Amino acid sequence: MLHAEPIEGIAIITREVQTVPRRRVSAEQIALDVVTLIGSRGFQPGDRLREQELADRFNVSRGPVREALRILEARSIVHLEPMRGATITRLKDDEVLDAVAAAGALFGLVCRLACERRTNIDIAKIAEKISQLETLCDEYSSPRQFFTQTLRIGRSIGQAARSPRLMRMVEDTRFGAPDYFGPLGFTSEKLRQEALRNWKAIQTAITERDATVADDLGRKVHDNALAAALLAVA
Amino acid sequence: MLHAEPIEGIAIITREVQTVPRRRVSAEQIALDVVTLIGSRGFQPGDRLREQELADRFNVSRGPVREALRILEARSIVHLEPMRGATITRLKDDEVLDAVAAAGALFGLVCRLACERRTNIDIAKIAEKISQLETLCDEYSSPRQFFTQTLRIGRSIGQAARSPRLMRMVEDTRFGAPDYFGPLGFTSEKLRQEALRNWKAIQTAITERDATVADDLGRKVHDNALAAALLAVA
DNA sequence: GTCTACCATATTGTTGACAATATTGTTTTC
DNA sequence: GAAAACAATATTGTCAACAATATGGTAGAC
Repeated sequence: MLHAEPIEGIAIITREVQTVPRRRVSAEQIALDVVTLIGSRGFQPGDRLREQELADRFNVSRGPVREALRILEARSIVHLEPMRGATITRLKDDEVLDAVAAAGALFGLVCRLACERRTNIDIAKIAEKISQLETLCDEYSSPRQFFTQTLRIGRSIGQAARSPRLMRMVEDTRFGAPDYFGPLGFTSEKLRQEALRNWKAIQTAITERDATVADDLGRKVHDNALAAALLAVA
Repeated sequence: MLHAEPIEGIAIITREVQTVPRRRVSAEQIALDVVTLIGSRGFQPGDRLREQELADRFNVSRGPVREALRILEARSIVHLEPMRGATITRLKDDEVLDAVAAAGALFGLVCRLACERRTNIDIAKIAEKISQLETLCDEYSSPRQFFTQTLRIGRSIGQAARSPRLMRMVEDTRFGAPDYFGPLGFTSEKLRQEALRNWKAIQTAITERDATVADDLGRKVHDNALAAALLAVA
């Protein structure tokens, strides 16, 4: 199992956007904070998470902490065993492959739906994000910035697909395999150029409403990111 | 939104099978019971679930109930709003379409993986289940039995794919749109015959390790079931 | 009659205490 | 010295009470 760069830019989408933003319930805030800590390597996969420990750290009682752990379990971020507590999920390599494949299959579907449901405004937003990606391609750009920008593009396409539920599934699935979805697959200019080409192709397919091609390409960006990440650590 | 037959045969997979079965924690039992109640129409989509009410019904305190609601929220069975409680999810029609498409995309992937990872034993198990399906095809068989058997076939294929995580995603996603995954799509002998043909084709594809065909067919059984269900209520 | 402000009630959010179970260390036995 | 039985500790599961917030109804102003 690989462990490389801290995650960033992947947020837990707990519920739809409210017109009037409500006070965030502490369980969700705690879940978010734990994720952030994992991202910044404050917690490692395999670590045991003790309820009282978390409760002390976040200055709440164990109740909200237990709810937070349920939230994280649902996203496969932690693993709960009855009477034995929570550990941060450590996926086996083949489970990671499956997670990437699943994310790809779902994102392919998102791209397909985006073809049918996009408006011109959606196209403009996607195009804008991709042109920003272009400026992050050269040899002096950071893999991290590039990666973050690809996440933004993905979300724009998700918006065009008008299916926040599906997009949440994609992000949840990605989260199961963070190390393969970090900047690891974009460490060389060549890799970034190839990724850029793929994203541009997706943009074209969505613009032309070519659902089949968009579906294939949506899967391909995931496969490529995985392959590149695997090479990077080989 | 449609509401037809009670659900059956769809279980919540909360965790892997333990070698030594542990006492089930009450939160999970409660979640299971609520699902059963929804299935038997004791609760309807849109219904409000009050914590104290559930606590009284199941003879526990509100703590475990709250955890159960988090479990159900994670599977999109209930919808939680801060300070406003839980309601049983009522999907809009287009959300149902997306859920079906997502389940199809994921099950296509499961079929693809099954092609690569299957053993002869897996093939035998799948074949056995499909031959049982064949006996449920004639005009005197119940749509319900037929439907239940298709679920069993799906699980056999899931086993062959060696990815319980993925299979859980498929079942969770299906759960989001129960009314379209009930026996509604198998109400005529003609529909059952067509479904049987598809499952047989999947069996052949997996036997011959033809991943592309298996993927397509895995998606197709979902699309067909949806189309048939839509016609049934039109 | 309708709207608004207010109050009573209902419901969710949080807490600390206690019970049940698991884990760890120690002692005992061979 | 190794293994098993036991005791001490740590950790999770559950509960009941309290606090914070939302809901629904009533009274009063216009």
